[in-house]
Amino acid sequence: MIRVALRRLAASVPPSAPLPPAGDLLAWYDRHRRTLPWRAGPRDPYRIWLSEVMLQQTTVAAVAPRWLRFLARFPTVEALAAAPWEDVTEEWAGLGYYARARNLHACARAVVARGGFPDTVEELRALPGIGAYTAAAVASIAFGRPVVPLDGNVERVTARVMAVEEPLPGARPRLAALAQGWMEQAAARARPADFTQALFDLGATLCVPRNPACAICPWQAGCEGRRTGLAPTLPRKAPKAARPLKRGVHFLLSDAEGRLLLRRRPPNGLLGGMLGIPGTPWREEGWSMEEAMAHAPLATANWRPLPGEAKHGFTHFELRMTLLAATLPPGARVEGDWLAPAAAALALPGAMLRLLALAEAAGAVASATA
DNA sequence: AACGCGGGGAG
DNA sequence: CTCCCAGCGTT
Repeated sequence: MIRVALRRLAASVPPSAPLPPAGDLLAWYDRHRRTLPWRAGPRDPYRIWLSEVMLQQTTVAAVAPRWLRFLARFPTVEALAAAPWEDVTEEWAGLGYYARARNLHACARAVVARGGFPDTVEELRALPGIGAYTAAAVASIAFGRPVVPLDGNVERVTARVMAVEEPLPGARPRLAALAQGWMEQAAARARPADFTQALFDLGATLCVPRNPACAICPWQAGCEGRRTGLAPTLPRKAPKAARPLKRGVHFLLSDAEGRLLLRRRPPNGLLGGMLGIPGTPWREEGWSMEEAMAHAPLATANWRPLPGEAKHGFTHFELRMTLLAATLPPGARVEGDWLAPAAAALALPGAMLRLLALAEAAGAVASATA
């Protein structure tokens, strides 16, 4: 019990440098705040919530026109809840992260069912598509609750102002606690919605990721990052794990008309459901020829290795593939889709196109791009 | 704690 | 090219 209390105390120990005054940022905000569509008009939780969901990992420039269009089509949460799912997908198309649209629709229906938006962080957090960030953002901006949402902007501003050198994502709880400290100041408590948006605007216009405009920042005097010269290098991020190198062997089978054998990949996982050139699985250990041949679409054919390797980078590993080519023996039948090289070039994902390019370079297939 | 999930813009 | 964007849900 005491141990837990002490740990809590340690976590809330004030930083060595004091937080700069929230009032200074608010004064700057009053002069320099961005004019954004969702800041005009009534402070309607529906409009705020919609903007926050659209803005998840999406830039203001991309969201603004889409927010206006969405609102024109679904003016209220009731209208959105009553709309068929097809209409929502149509309106969301092109915005990316389509799970957001699904959760948006479900959330609208939940909100209507309960008779309106809840006004506390905890209840907002329980709704579909609303996480810690969005719950705090809606609570503060739409309902004036004194809570600071921790987004990329607030992380960056706080890490710099307080010179937090601990890397993300580990530093997140510390940054959240520090940023919330501003909201405890009287000036911020008097204007929670404005203070939250002031942090966003500072991060988006001056305290930007590269080349921050410290010289004109309202908090420059109290900024530890500026004083120490660390500001432009913060926040730090945990180094990404080195991408392992994986290898695979693929088999390019051509028929008499020069068409290529492709096969549909399993529906889930990497390149799920896409067409592919048959081959071995991709693994870190290399493949012996005998081992690889067990994955050939046809065991008895004039398989010959093509010179060179095809390389492709995925998020989590680097891939190098070698290619064997053969022609379909007369009378043989093989399961799969036969496509002309030009058609294959349009249907294949990038990794497979590298193989196709390798085959073209070796003269093993007709040019697919000519 | 680590991933997958889209698409676009800046440097 | 890489990084970043008013992150969330799943494993």
